[in-house]
Formats: sequence, structure tokens, C-alpha cells
Amino acid sequence: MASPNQLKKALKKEGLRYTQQRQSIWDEMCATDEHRDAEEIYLSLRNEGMSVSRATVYRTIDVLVKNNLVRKLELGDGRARYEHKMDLEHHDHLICVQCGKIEEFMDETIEEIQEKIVNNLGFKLIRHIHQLFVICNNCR
Amino acid sequence: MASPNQLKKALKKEGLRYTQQRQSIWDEMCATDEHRDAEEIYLSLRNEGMSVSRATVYRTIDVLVKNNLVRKLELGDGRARYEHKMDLEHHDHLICVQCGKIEEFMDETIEEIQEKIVNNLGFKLIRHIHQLFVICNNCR
DNA sequence: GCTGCTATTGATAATGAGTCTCAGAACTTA
DNA sequence: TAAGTTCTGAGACTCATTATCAATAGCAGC
Repeated sequence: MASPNQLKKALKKEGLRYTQQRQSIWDEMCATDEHRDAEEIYLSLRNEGMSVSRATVYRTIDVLVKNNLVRKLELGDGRARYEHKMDLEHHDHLICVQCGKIEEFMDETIEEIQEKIVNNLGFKLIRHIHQLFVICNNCR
Repeated sequence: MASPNQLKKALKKEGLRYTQQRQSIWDEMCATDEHRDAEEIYLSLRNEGMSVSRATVYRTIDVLVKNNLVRKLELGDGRARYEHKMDLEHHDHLICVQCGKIEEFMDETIEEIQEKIVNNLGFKLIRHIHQLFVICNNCR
């Protein structure tokens, strides 16, 4: 179960109310490490008997993304996927173009070079997307 | 003007016909180094008096992407942008989150590390997306 | 250069992820 | 408890992209 404190803090910061729906959406997103889309999260909640609407799922996810509790992933298949940021370490993704399996990777050197590239241009790095599309060992 | 040979060769390889529309869409995409979306390409062609439909623009772009003549960029704003691959050097993109300006970057070390990461997992690298979202020097 | 076969095209309908609207429900504060 | 707000749900809407299908136009063989 996701801690309500993190959520409550974020909502307070935004001047928003703490509600059942928002808590259960946050719980649902923390319930697995899979990368699910809004529809999947919506259907899971409905299956569990929660009263919640698609609109509220999208609205709540926005709040969570804005407050850095959730990361939005665009993997090029036309629907956004989400991952919670309970475990704090940053990472990027490998995606198998055959089976769709998603793995994570992280490389300190790449992160440093990115910073260097941006700084050399006089820019400020806000965020990055780094996705490696592969054929995984199962699919080869 | 884009050489018809590259296009003709690609079409022949796929068993597809060489048509006026396909040539003019390819020409239009090669006419600039900007990163335009399908609608912008469609409107440019119409302004030039070409008879072409949106559907054909989308279909032709698919062919060009599949045959590696064009690269599709998903910058997270809900519409795909495209760049021709006439000048062969690979690069990735910096995008200003304020003004939307797109710059290019390329780093040999990052490319090598990517390969290493994928190989170590026993995977095969097909393609990658690496986008740095920044605030550019003009917007700071 | 014709003929006939088949891929391509254009107009438009359909799709689908995500957003907007607005009336009613649920908090909050007094 | 009342008044004032914020939230929610249902469904309408948007907008990029895809599918449909009759008409058109390449292309291979004559």
C-alpha cells in the first residue's frame, strides 16, 4: 500500500483536497512496477469495485506527475504509460520491439555527458528521455 | 530537390509503385531541415498547388520511415514530427520546453555505452530515442 | 501505344487517447 | 447547519491518425 503521506503532502502543496479517489489511484499505481496506461489503471480500480471515472484517473495522474510522484513514459505506441517513483533511483528504459517487454537501465557516464552537452550550449537541462528499442534475448 | 533515385530504389525494393504524390512528398520533406509534422507537409504541398490528400501524406511518410529515408520524432506534444535522412550522420535532439526550438546533438561515447548496455543483456539494439528537454539560452 | 490487372489515391468516416463541461456530490469553514 | 468551494462522473468533444471504398493511374505484356 502506498503511503498516504506523500500524496497528502503533494495535494496540500497544490491546494487540493485529499479524496478517496485520489488515494486509490495513487495506491493502484504503486501496487505494481509494471508500466500501465491510464485505461489499465481505470479498469483495475473498477474491477476492485472502486467508484471512479476515467476523467478522474487522468486528472489525478496529472497531479501526481506534476508533483513528481509518477513518471509519464511515451513509448511511441500512442498511449502514455506511467510508473510510480516510490523507489527513488533514476533510470531509463529498454523496450523490446517484438514482445513489448520493458527493462530498466542507468548509466552514470551518460548522465554526466548529457549535463555537459547542455551546459556547453548554455542551456539548462530539465528532463530527458532515453529509450533503447531492442530485440530481447527471448525474442531473438 | 531530392533525388528521385533513392526514392525509386526504395519503392522498387518494397514492390511499390513510383507515383507523383510519393515523389512530391519526398521532395517536400527534403526541402528543409526543419522538423515538421504531417499537417505542415500537407499544407505546404497544397499551397504549391499539388493535388494530394492527408491520407496519402500519412501513407507515404510511413513508407519513407519504413525504408529509412525519414525519421519519425515523437516529442511528446501529441503529433509526430519528421526529418529526412539525406545527410547521413546520426544525431539526437535537444528541445526547449519554453519556445519549442529543436537542436541536434551527437556523442560518440553515449552511442558506445548504449551498445554495451544492450549487448551485456544479450539484446540487439534496433534504434533509440534520446531527447534532452532544456531551457535554451534565449529563454533563460 | 493499347489492355487489363492491381496498387494507389482522395474524400470522408471512423478510431481512440485524452480533455472539457457542467450539474450534482462532498468537503470545509464559520 | 448553511454557504461557499472543490471534486467527481457521464458523456460530449477534440484532434491526430487510420480505415474504407469507389474511382484513378502505374505498369507489364501484347
